[in-house]
Amino acid sequence: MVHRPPPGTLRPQGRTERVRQAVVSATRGLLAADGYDALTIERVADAAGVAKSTVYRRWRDTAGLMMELMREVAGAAIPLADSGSVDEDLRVLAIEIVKFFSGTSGAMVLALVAESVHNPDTAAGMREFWAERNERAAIAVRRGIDRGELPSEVDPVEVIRALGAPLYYRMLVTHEPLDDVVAARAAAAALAAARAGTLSRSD
Amino acid sequence: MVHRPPPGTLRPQGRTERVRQAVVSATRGLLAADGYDALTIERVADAAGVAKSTVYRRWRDTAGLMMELMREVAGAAIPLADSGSVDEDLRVLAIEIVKFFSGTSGAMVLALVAESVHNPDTAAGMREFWAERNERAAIAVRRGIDRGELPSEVDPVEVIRALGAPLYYRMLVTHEPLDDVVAARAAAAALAAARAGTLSRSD
Amino acid sequence: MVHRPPPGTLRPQGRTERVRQAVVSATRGLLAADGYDALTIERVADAAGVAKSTVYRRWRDTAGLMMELMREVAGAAIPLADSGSVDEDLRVLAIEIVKFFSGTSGAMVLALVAESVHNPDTAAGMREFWAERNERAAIAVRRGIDRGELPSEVDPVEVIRALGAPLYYRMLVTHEPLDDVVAARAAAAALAAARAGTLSRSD
Amino acid sequence: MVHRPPPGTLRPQGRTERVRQAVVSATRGLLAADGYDALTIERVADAAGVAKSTVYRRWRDTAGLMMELMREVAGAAIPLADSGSVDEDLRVLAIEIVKFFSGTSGAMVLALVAESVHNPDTAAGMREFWAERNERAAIAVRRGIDRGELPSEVDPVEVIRALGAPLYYRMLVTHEPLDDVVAARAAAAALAAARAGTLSRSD
DNA sequence: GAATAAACGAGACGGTACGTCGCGTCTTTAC
DNA sequence: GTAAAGACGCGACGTACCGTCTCGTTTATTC
Repeated sequence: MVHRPPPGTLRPQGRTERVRQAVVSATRGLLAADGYDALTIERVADAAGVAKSTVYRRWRDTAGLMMELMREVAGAAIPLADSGSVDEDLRVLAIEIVKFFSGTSGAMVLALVAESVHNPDTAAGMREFWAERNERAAIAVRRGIDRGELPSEVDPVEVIRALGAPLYYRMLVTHEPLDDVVAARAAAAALAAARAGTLSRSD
Repeated sequence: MVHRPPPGTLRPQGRTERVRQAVVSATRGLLAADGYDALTIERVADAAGVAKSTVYRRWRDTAGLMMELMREVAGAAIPLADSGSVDEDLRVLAIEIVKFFSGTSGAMVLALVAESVHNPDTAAGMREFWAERNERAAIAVRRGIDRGELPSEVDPVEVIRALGAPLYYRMLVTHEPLDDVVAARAAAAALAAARAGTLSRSD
Repeated sequence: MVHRPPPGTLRPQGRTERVRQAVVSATRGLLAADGYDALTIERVADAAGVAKSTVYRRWRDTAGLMMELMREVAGAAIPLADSGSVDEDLRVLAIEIVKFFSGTSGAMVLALVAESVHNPDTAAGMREFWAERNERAAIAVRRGIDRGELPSEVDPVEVIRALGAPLYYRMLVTHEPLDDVVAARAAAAALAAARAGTLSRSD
Repeated sequence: MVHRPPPGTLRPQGRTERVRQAVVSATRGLLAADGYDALTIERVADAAGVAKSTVYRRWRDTAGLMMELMREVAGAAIPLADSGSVDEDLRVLAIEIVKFFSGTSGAMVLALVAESVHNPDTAAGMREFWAERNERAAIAVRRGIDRGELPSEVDPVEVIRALGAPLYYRMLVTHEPLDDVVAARAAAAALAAARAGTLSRSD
C-alpha cells in the first residue's frame, strides 16, 4: 500500500514540495545576504541544490520567486491592536508597519515595488497583497467609527492607505530612515485628514 | 582653425556638446518608445550614432543617462500659482504634479524611483531633485502661513511632502490612475494634517 | 470479446503494436518534414501521441527509430532485372538505386550514414542492411559470370560495391544530383573494372 | 611607436590572431582526444582559455571550427609522385590518401562529411576543398595522357574521383579498414574504367 | 472472472549545451 | 595623438532535449 499523507496536511510532502522549499529558502537567504540585484536564477538554483531548469519550470523569473516568498511572508500577518482608542490602535499599527519594513521584508518589498514598475504580474500580486492587508487593518478604523471617534462617512481603507503613503514616500523617494516618530506622525496625519472629511467614501 | 562658440551661449557648441545632445536625445527616444528596460548603453550608442566607449566615458550607466535627461526636464519647473488662498494654490499645485507624472516624465520618474532602490547615486540625484522642487513649492505654504491660513509652527516642506505622498503611493504601490480628483484630495488631506498640527517643525 | 487478429497476420494487433506504428509513422513524418536534425525523441513522442517514456522504453535514441523505419523500408526490396545481359541488368540496377536514393528514403539513408559515423550500432545496422541488399543484387553478376560475360574470378559482391561507390561519393561528398546518366556510367565503370581483373575474389 | 609585423608575414600578430590560434588548437586537441561528438563550443572555449561569446562571435558552430581546422590542414597538401608511370603514380596517390584518412585528419573528414549532410555551408566548404585537391591530383593523370598511357578523351578529374569513391565507400558505408591493398585496387579500378572509356570528358 | 504482470501516460527532475545579450575593459585602426 | 570601432572576458539569460525516475492507470494474459 502506498503511503498517503494524513488528511489535514496543508502541503504535499513529495519531491516537488521539497524542491519548492529549498528554492524559497535559498531565495530568502540570497536576498538577505546580497540583496535583490544579486538574486539570479542560477545562483538560487545552485544555492538550493536544484537544477536551473527546475527553477525555470516553476517560476518565470526572480520576481516570481519573490512573489512565492511574499506568499509565505503573508502568512505572518501584522497583528492588530484593540486598545479602545482608534488613535492608539493606528499609532501601534503604523509602528508595526515600520517594523515590518525594516529587516528582510523591507528589502523584499522594495525590490517588489521596483519590479512592479516594469512587471504587470508583480504589480498585480503586490496590489492584491496590500489590498488584503489594508482590508484587515481597516477593521481598527471601523471600530473607531462605531465608537464615534471618526465620522461615519470615513472610508476605512482610505485611512489605512493615507497612513501608509508617507511611509512609502520615505522608503522609496527620499530613502530616509523610518522610525516610531515618523510612524506616529503618519498615523496622526491620516486621522486628522479623516476627521477633516477628506477621506470619505464618496469623496 | 577650430570653431569657437560665440560668448554668451550657455552650452558649448563643439563636438562634445553635439555628442551630449545626440545621446540625451537618443535616450529620450528609446525611453519613450520601448521603456526603461530596453534602455541599454549599446542601443543608446547605436541610436545616437556614437561609439559605445564614448558613452561610457561620460556616463556610468543607464541611470546616469536618466539623470542627465532629468536635469533637462528639471529646467521646466512646475509653475507656482498665487491665488491668495493656500488651499487653492495647493490644489492647483497637486494637479500640476499629476500632470507632470503623466506622459513621458512619469515613466522616467517611475524608472528612476525603481532604479534608486538599488542605486545610491540615482537615489542621491532623486533626493536632490525633489528637495529642490519641494523647497520651491513650499513657498506657497509659507505665503499661507504669512496670511494666517495655517499655524505658524507648520513645516512648509513637510506639507508639500504630505501632499505628494499619496500620489506616489498610487503611482508606485497600487498603480491606480492619477486624476484631478485624487490630486485635490491629496491637497486637502495635507492641509487638514497641517491644521491639526501634525506637520509641525519640531514635531 | 477481445478482437483477435486472423491467423497468418505477421504482427500482433494489441496496444503495443499500435504504439509502435504510431511512433514509426511519426518518425517518418517528422523526418520528411523537417529533416533528421529536428528528429528528437520528445517531438516524436508528441507527434505520435505517446508518452516520452514509452519511446525510451523501446528505442535507445533517434538512430534506433531510424533503424526501425529502415526495417520497414527494407521490405520493399529493389527489383532485380533479368534481361539476359549483365551490362543491361546492372545499368537498370544502378538506375533503381538512384531512384531509391531520391525521395524520403534518400534522406533517411543520408541521415543514417551520418549517424553511423559516430554510432556503432547504427553502423552495424547499416552494414547488415547493405550486405543483404548487395548479396541479392550480386545474383545478376553471377548470372553474367555463368553466361561467360564476365571472368569467373570476379567477386560478384565486389562488383556491386564498385557500382554503388560512385553514387555514394556524389551523394555524400560532392552533393551532386544523381541521374540515369550517372547511374549508367557507374555500372559501366564497375563492369570495366571487373573485366580488367581488378575486382577478383582473391585480389 | 606601434609594433608592426614585418612584411611578408602571412597572419597579423594581434590579440585576434592569438585567440584564433588558441581556438583552433583546442579544437584539434579535443577532436583528437574525444572525437567530434564531444566537440562542443563550451568545451572548446574552456580549453582555449577564451570566452564562449568570443568563439560564437567568429564561428557559427562546431562545423565552422572544423572548417577552420581543415583550412589549416589544407596547407599540407598530399604530395604528388612522378615516377613516369600513371599506374604507379595513382597507386602511390591512393596510398597517400588512405594515409591521410588515417589519424586525426580522417576523423575530421568523417565528421565533416556527416555534418555536410545537414549543413549546406559545410557541404560547400567540403566541395571546394576536394575540388582543389582533385584538381591538383589530376595532374598525374594528365601526364599519363600526355605519355599516351591513357586515352586522350579521359577526364582527369573524373579519374581521381573514381579513385576516391571506393575509399569513401569503405570509410562511410561499410566502415571497413583502409589499407594499401584496398588503395591499390581502387587505383587499378579507376584506371581500368578510364581505359575502357567510361570516364571520358563528354561521356 | 479475478489476479497479476507488463506496458503505458504523465510529467517532475538533474543535467548539459545551446545561442543571445549586455556589461565594462582593452586593443587596434584610422583620421 | 586622440577617438571611433569593435574584439574580448565575463556572467546570466531563457530554451531545448537529454535520459532517469516515480507513480497511478490501463491492457492483456494467466490461473
